Amino acid sequence: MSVKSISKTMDTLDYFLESDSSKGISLKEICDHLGFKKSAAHHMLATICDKGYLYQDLKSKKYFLGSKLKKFGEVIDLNANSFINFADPFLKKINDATGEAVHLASFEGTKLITLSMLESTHPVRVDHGFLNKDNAFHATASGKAMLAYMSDGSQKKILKNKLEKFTSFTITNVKQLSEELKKIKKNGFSTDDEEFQPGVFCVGYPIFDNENKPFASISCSSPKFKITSDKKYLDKIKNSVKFSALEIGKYFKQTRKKGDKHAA
Amino acid sequence: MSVKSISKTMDTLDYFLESDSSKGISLKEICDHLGFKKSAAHHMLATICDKGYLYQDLKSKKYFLGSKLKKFGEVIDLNANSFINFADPFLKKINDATGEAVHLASFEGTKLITLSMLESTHPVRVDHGFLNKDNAFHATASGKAMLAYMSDGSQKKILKNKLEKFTSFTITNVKQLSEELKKIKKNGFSTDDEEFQPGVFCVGYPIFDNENKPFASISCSSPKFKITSDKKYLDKIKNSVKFSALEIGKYFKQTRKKGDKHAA
DNA sequence: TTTATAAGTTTAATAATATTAAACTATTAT
DNA sequence: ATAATAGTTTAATATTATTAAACTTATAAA
Repeated sequence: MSVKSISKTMDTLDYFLESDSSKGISLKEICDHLGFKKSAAHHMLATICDKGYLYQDLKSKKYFLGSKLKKFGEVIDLNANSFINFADPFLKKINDATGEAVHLASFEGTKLITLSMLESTHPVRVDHGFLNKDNAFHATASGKAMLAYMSDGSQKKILKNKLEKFTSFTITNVKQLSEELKKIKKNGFSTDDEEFQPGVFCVGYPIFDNENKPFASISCSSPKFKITSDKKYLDKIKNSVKFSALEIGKYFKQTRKKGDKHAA
Repeated sequence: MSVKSISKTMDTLDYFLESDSSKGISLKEICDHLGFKKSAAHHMLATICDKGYLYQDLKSKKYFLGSKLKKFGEVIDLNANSFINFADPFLKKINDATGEAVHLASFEGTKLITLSMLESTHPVRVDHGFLNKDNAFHATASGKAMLAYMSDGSQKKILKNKLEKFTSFTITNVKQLSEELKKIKKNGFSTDDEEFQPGVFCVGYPIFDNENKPFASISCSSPKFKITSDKKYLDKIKNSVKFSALEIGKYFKQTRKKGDKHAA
């Protein structure tokens, strides 16, 4: 079950992120974009403002993001940023060696998230920034690399949502996906053979925490034709990604005591 | 009117800021602290997680701040941080000259907010970090400095809330406050003579934007006894704060075109 | 291993709330 | 000065969130 007014509130806040809210957003614009009745939206916005998450300019009546929201970023950085910073040079290494786009992924609950990325330096690019991969655990190299090593319980929770078909190659069958995950555990790495975006081939390696649970993963994305036309290119990518994944895994041995719980 | 489920949602998110949420917070803890029924709280949390503002660890079931919240900080910094950075050295100047706590304040709607602050370097400190001044427009030097120069409409909106009595010196009468605000406009600066915290005397100067509206203010807080025992000390503070306020005001002439709307 | 305890999840009935339209106010444009 | 547009408030009611209870899962104790 889901609480509608909360859902609408967060859609509203999301809209402040998506659009340029630096000059404020009017009630009307919010209603038009999100399909709200102005009266209900007004009640909602009054409550949000009361809590300081938004505020309304006294003169223009437009709504702005409240500075309170800044604090969340500060707290999250405090909790999780050190991992991203640690990983950064190792991602750069892959990017330097291959010139291809590199992604550092993790998960929050059942959601696949991108922690950081480096864009391809090649003229033929295959990636378009931070794609929303909320439901793409089954269709990405990053997602499958983590999924393969998770407990059955966690796997089940993630896979109980419909497996969306992104391309004609996306695996949408749970049985078939289980076979794929077994193969990944055997090989130690995952691939995404045009399963998320047409023409894009990715290689993924898991990163394990101090309890040997998959905590994150790295993937390297390349145009498919490069992989097929040059047999050695795939090996080059695999070696580079594997090296960095192992190095980043050492982060947990350095900073975390066994048994510590960690935020993604 | 106010939407209860939204209100509860934001109280919950606030709780993640106030407490150490780095190791997650359980449903029970949330219910205990905020007085929620576990069933209702569970529905609420499921919705919040669905939207990515929180997430629930698959194994421990504990809740964590979702990385999506980081984006708000990034967007807000983009919109407003340049002003704070510009002001910073001028606040430092006051802090160096007086050794007292210095606050840069602004407002969001009818809420007084602290943009940044420097702590006293003296052994006798008068300030305790970022106090919540939501309803303290009438009781602080920062608040009154801005209030005095606002339009009647804006003043009225801010003063329609009950004027909370923080100390025996707090002005809680609107008529009396109007007189005080007139005096401030005459003098060019505001004071807070133990009106917010006992024993604390503050001096405030407004900062005007490119439309000559009060956009922010600086205040310098000193122990009251220093002001009474040394007549020249107040002048020293006033001169220092005034100088910086005028300098910071130049920010708008440098960066904003006339008519531009700005976020606080 | 079994039992007990505690925490989390789901359900479905109902009590409570958010929603709605309409009236109203304020602001902006003509 | 008038019209039009946007924002706000209200109060009735239809919808929704809440509740308690049943259920599940996980953890601790016996």
